[in-house]
Amino acid sequence: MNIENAQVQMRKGILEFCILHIISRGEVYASDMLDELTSAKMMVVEGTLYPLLTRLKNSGWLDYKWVESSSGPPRKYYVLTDEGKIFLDAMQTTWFELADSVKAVIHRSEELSKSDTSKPS
Amino acid sequence: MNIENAQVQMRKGILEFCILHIISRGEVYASDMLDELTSAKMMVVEGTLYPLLTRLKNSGWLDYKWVESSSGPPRKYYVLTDEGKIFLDAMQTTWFELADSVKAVIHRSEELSKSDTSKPS
DNA sequence: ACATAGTACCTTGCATAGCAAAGTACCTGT
DNA sequence: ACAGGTACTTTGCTATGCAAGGTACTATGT
Repeated sequence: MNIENAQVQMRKGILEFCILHIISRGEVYASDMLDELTSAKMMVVEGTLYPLLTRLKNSGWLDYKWVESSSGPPRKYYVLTDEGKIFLDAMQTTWFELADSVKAVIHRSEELSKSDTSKPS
Repeated sequence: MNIENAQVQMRKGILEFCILHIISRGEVYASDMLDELTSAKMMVVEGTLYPLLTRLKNSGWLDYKWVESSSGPPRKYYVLTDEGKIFLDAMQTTWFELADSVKAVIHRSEELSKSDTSKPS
C-alpha cells in the first residue's frame, strides 16, 4: 500500500456525494462532471464515473435524457429524481457528521500531544 | 444500493486516517480504538479493524508489541513508525484538501441555486 | 466517398477492501 | 475442569475503483 492508494481510498464514497451535488444544480452530462471534479482536484476518470452514474440511475436517484449535440455524438443529460434529492440530503448529513467525527479525532490528538500520556512500556 | 451502504462507502479510507491519528497519540490496542471510534460515531467492527491494522503493519507504518493484561489474554499495543508519521502527515494534508474540494462543490451548488440556470430542455 | 480526428459513452478484467460470521486462544473465578 | 469474558484471526462474499480497450456519432479535409 502506498500514499497514492490511500488517497484514492479516501476519495471513495465522497465522489458519489459530489456527483449528486453537481447534478442537483441542473442538467449536466458526464464530461461536464469530469471537468468540474477535476477543477475541484478530485481526480476522477471515465472508468469510475460511468459505472457510478449507471449505479445511481439503477438505484432510482438519477434519470437522464438524450440530447443532440451540435458537435459530436449525443449526450446523456442527468437530473436528480425526487428520491435522489432525499438521498442527497441524507448524504450531506452523513458528510457533515463524518467531518465532525474526524475533527473530533484530530482535535483529541492535538490536546493530548501537549501533555503526552503514553500508556504501558 | 441504499443509504446505509453509501454511508459505509463514505467512511472508507477515512477510517485509516483516523486510526493512524489515534495511534499517533500513544500506544493503544484494538479495543481502545474501537471504543474511541464508536464514541466518535464512526461505527467500525472487528472484521474491518483487524485486517486494516495488519495491512498498516505490513506497509511498515505501524509496529506493535505484546503486552500482558491483568485480566484476559495479552494485547497488541500499536505504535507509529517513523515512516508511519510521515504517512500520517500526508494523509492529513489529503484530508484537508478533500474537505476543501467538497466544500467547493457544495458551495457552488448553493450559489447557483439562488439564480437557477438549468441548461438544455 | 473516404479517411481522420474529436467527442461521448460503455465494457471487461483485475485488485483492493469492508464486513458478517465463525474460529482460536488466553485468563479468571467457581 | 468448565463457563464466561476478552482479544486477536480467518474465511467467504460483495462492492467498487480503475486501466485499457471498444463502439458510435459528427465534422472536416481531400
